[in-house]
Amino acid sequence: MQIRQIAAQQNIPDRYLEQLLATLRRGGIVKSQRGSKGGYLLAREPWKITIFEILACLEGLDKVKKCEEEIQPQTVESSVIEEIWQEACQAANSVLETYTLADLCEKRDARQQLNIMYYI
Amino acid sequence: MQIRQIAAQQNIPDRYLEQLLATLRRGGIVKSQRGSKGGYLLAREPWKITIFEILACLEGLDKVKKCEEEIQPQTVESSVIEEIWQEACQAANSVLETYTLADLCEKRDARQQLNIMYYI
DNA sequence: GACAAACCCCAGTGTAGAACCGGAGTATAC
DNA sequence: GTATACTCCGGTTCTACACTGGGGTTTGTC
Repeated sequence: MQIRQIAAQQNIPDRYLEQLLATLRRGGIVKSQRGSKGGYLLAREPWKITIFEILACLEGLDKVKKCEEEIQPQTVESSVIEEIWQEACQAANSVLETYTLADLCEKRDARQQLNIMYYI
Repeated sequence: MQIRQIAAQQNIPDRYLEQLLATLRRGGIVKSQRGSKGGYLLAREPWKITIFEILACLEGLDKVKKCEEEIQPQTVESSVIEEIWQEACQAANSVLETYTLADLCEKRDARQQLNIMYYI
């Protein structure tokens, strides 16, 4: 797929999409083919890429690490809250880890079928 | 408790804490006593206030609703992602709903005991 | 009643991150 | 060799959050 196609289909400015895809490429999620007739393709099979992985790649991944490396000038209270917060994040991430790109496509197709049904 | 005491103990600017507490008051989580010798107190027993409730109050609560009331000019793909995102949020919120203020105090006391142990 | 100590309301400032251009360069198919 | 893609880098909004400031109102105490 080429940036322009994706941008047009998803209503995303192509210059912006370009940056996102560059990040995903550096994160080893997609591969790129330069030159004419170039474009992007997944670096792995769609059922081996989780949503969590994509999100972690795009948002930096330091979300989790940053909290731990603090020299804790914090109060006892805030560290307790931090702990629970981490637990909540972990719960959300677990959900995102259970879904792969293949799952997303499956859901999308099912929904599109449904939309067609309504038109009949 | 008075704003100044809390602000001093938790290293939060008191003018800012004031706003947060005002929000919590409007959300029915704390009550306030005006005038000299006034201050804030919990509106309910600490074991009846969940962390989720506090967070929902402070961050507007529309986090969840806003997504649903969109007239969906969105693509099919984004609605699928939205669904999974909601599921992840729900998982995190479930965790936050299991903890009450009383639980937090308990954890804090346990941790403080531990810190004292280290000093000996 | 005067005063101080607290809460109350509202309007601004600063900053960090996300979203979003723009231009110059590089690789590749034809 | 040229057109068409990706690549790198810098700058520009825009928004939410954290924070500051200047007024007010309520209440206890003298």
